[in-house]
Amino acid sequence: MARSTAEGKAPGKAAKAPKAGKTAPKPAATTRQRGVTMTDVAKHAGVSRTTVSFVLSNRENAGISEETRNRIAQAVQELGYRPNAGARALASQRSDWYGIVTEIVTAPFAVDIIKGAQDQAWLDRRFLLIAPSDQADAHGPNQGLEDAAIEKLLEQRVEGLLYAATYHRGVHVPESANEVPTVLINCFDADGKLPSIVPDERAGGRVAVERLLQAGHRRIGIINLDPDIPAAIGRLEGAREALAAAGRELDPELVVSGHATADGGYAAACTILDRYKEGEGRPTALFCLNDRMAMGAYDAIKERGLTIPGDIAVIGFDNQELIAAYLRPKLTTVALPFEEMGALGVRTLAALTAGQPIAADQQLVDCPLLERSSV
Amino acid sequence: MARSTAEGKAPGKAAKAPKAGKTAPKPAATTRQRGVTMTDVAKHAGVSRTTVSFVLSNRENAGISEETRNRIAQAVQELGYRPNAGARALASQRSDWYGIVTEIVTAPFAVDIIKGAQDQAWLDRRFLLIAPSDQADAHGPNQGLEDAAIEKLLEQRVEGLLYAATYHRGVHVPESANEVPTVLINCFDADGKLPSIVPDERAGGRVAVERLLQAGHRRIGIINLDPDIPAAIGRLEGAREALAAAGRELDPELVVSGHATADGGYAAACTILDRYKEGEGRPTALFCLNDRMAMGAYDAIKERGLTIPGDIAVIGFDNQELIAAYLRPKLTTVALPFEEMGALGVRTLAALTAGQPIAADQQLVDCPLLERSSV
DNA sequence: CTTCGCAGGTAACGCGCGTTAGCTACGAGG
DNA sequence: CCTCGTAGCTAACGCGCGTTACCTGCGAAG
Repeated sequence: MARSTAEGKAPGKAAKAPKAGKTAPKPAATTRQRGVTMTDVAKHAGVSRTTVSFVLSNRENAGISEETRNRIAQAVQELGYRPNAGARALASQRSDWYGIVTEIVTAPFAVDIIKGAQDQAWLDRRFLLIAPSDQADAHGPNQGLEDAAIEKLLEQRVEGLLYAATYHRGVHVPESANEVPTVLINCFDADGKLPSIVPDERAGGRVAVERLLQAGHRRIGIINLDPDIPAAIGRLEGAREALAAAGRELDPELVVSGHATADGGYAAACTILDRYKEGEGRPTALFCLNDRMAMGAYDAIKERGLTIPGDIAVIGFDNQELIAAYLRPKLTTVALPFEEMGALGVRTLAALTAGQPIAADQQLVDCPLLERSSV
Repeated sequence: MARSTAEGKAPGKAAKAPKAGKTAPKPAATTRQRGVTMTDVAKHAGVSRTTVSFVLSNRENAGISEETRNRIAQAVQELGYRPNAGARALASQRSDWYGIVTEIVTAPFAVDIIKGAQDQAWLDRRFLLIAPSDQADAHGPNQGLEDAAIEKLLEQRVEGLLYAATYHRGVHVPESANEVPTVLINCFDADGKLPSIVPDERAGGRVAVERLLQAGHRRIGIINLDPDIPAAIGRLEGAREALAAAGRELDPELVVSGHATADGGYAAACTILDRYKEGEGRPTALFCLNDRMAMGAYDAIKERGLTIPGDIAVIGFDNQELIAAYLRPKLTTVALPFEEMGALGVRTLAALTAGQPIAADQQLVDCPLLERSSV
């Protein structure tokens, strides 16, 4: 290194002419000006920038006269000042931003999670940055998308991370998510200790079957999903509980698994309906573990000249509005509480970032029964 | 509040001894350290911060030796350095962020617009900030939400704004949107000159009816939406054109408007089907102007013991996957190009912010026919 | 020998803001 | 007289980074 320190130039603080008179009116105030800074506001109001900062951030302890506050407010108005979120974040070392990384952007099934989170964040005066992840198993063309998404969010210095899945399952969250508080929504940490928020499938299954029992049905067919996924396990267990509470058992013969589609539901319903004759063991109600399968079941029932709910009652799960509310008759179903989970996710994150304890490592959210016309 | 969150430990800058020699291996490099700055990287690599900046932003003209580049890359790696997006935006006066304000968050019908925009933004290495707006006519409880949303986005210093609607219509965009380039998606500016991107409803209607004609149908019933909305006007006009091209006219008797729901479609289909006897003027095909109505029409047709497409062919519009792909038989329909519109919106915005001219003030996006099994 | 160009850097300023020391009256207490 | 608040401000630093001006060899041209 040559030359002992710079020293040479550095006229330094020279600039910034003293600007004594606060009376200078500076009439050149064009409205709706871009790049209006806090300093402009200060000048316009005839105070220092610090004072403006104090007023804008509602600092209570350091008293500013009411009159000064008003002058500043007016200057803000007249100049159309708008704070620079980036600069604020930089200076204050906090961002008021959360990030949510989710495959829901690419597979918009559980889109209400985003809505719920978004709304809650908005209420908390925080901003939700949404980053897309790739589909489920991450072997698609967008291999690294998920890591990149998290990376991007961290570059924005989000204070917390939400990770949401389209359907209830175990997931592996990339390591980098550990750098900030992270909450899982509609999924759970397959190998770690991240707090998660999932639907209470079991209670949902219970309430569905209870409803059917209450309507007088004694033989209840169950159209099951892939038996290994959390949704199927929980819902079936709930069904079993409801039956047990009524002193009955779940008849394995009445449980048919199928592909989680309308076609799968159609096939499964056909199987069950054709296995018995009316009155001779044929179920009078069908609990379909998701609405798409219920949609198929509708067809199978109608095809056989049976009516809903007259001959066969049907109850679904998921409350996919587009299906449940438009099927004829409208489908009674158990709702997946997407919005509520999203909102709770944000609230949990808020607690975490504030260093407060959270209720539990895994929070269950209730799945309410939505009565329509199929029972 | 104390900051003792999960990662509460975070020994912070503690380490980071001056480290003059570039040979120092610095074994204390804890991975996953927060608050690593560019200066840290520079020290670690034994260069100045400026050099690091040059390397990281790929400055070509100012030559940095390959070896230096590598040392820096390695330092970045070892320290887990992550640029601070906010600081970068502040210094460079550009943000690489777009904002999208949309009611889609609250009414997720056209959610693919977001997906398309998100994907395109990602490709362009830009970040899409999503802000919720209130429902359509803005007389809900969230009155000021929309303005607040735009305000928030501008505080983030987004370089451009996207404004997306759930269904094709005219909208009034708040004034503040004029401060940055703005593009409308799936809607158009009712009173101004903002560029917009909308589906080509007319071509969509044309292709649907052409398909039916090509399949040999001569009497085509049309189940119309509210006749005053852009979608209805365009699609109907397209149908008329297709008929005209085949030397036919649109028979007003065969056009029935109804509520845009499954029930509405059911009622309208009943009206049409019951008005004529088979072979005596009863249409052999139904063009439903949206998929929900097609869903209802299916019921009406099946109820009458008719088959699809054997007795009556059905074609829908919108391609609501949840309906179209799960109806039995699967519904042939015209797709609303949501993703494509979202992507084009981002591309248009990129052009605008770059000062380039855009193709046209109103860009039409094609609505492709999706062949399934109902024709 | 001086001069110039060029490769390979570095010091320092400022982006807009939060925040911490002050600094100036001005009145009360000793 | 001096000290000590307290109300009501202001100067100045630094957040992490992009960027401009400048500096230092060093070999080639003049």
